[in-house]
Amino acid sequence: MLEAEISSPKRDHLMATAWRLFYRDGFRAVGIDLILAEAGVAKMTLYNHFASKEELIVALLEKRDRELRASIAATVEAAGKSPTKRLLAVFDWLEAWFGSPDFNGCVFIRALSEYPEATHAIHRTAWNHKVAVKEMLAQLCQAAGAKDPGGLAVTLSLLIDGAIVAAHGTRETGSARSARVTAAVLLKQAAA
Amino acid sequence: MLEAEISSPKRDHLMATAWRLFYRDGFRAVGIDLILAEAGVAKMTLYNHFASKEELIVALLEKRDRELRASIAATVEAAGKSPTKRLLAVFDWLEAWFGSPDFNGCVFIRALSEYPEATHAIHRTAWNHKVAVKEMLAQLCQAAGAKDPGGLAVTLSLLIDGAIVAAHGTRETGSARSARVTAAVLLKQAAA
DNA sequence: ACAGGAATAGACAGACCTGTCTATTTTCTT
DNA sequence: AAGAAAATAGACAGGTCTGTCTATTCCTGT
Repeated sequence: MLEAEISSPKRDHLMATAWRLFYRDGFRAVGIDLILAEAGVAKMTLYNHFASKEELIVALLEKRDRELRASIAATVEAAGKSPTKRLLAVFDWLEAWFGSPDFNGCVFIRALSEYPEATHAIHRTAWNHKVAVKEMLAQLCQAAGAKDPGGLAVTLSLLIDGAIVAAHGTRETGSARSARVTAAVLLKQAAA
Repeated sequence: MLEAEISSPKRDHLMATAWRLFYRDGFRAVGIDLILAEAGVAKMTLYNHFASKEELIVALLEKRDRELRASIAATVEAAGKSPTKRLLAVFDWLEAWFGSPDFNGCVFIRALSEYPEATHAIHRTAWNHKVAVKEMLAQLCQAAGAKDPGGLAVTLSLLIDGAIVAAHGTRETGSARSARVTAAVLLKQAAA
């Protein structure tokens, strides 16, 4: 079989269960056996779809990256045509996320934390997501007429990641609003 | 023995070794046995000083909290009398930290990540540090004449934590400078 | 010198970890 | 309906994990 990325019901179910447990408790805290028991799937099924636990984690991060960026993009689209509103919609999206009942921090920041080594595949995959989001922001900044869209996107990324950490620490959504207010100020200034 | 917090050479050495390994590889990734082997200390010595691995980690975080805040405070004092310079000195401190050879992210963010549950002692201890730093910032903001020092301190905290995450992802110091520039802008605006 | 506390080595328990293997059964495709 | 592919249960290897226990030795203060 040449599988690898081919979607299958078992594979999807396994990934959904693994995602839930990893996100709730952490990557190292959750063992393969628990995932298999919760998913009701045999061990060899997992190892036929993924070479290792590490590969499973990388696949989950890549999937989550796609979903998260699609979700942000949809929110931006729903915000209408005003470039300013579109950019600030990202922070509304953030606030809604923080308020969702099973919010438990950012899985990518947590992956960077659990696999702190720069060269580790999981670490690099997690950081790739942050770079991709920053590039989305840069496009929105450019559309909003920022003089230095790349630089502004970096700063907005700092606000966003800081807000995520704060929301994970406090379990409150306030940090998203703080970040939003600051983003609005910076955007106005950057466009002037 | 009523030990608990009493400093002793063995205890200090154990903590230093544990700190180095935990910070390098992560809390769950490093076992007690490795710490003991590297420290050249018997297992019962550890368990005479700490009730559990978890207590050891909490003690390490509390120690690191004290040291880090003292280090920031020293940098602020060395920055002179200008309230603006004192506040911005925090970001210079950040840049120097990111550039140090064994920088490996923020141990508190990493602790929040590895122990994501809100009620966990390690999670709470880690967040306590972030609150304490925010309060330091609030004092500096107040001294700098900010109208809403608490609110500004929250925003600066977001920038700082975002910058730490970015530095961990990139291994570069640029995020500290980005944060510093933004902090200066916000401070000027908040004092007006 | 000697008593008492501190540290030692090392075994031990009991559980958990990832990954492999086999032999069997189920499921899908044609 | 038959052959191929996928999934199954369960054992297995070889580690690792935290924490406990014991019996011995070291060190320090008086």
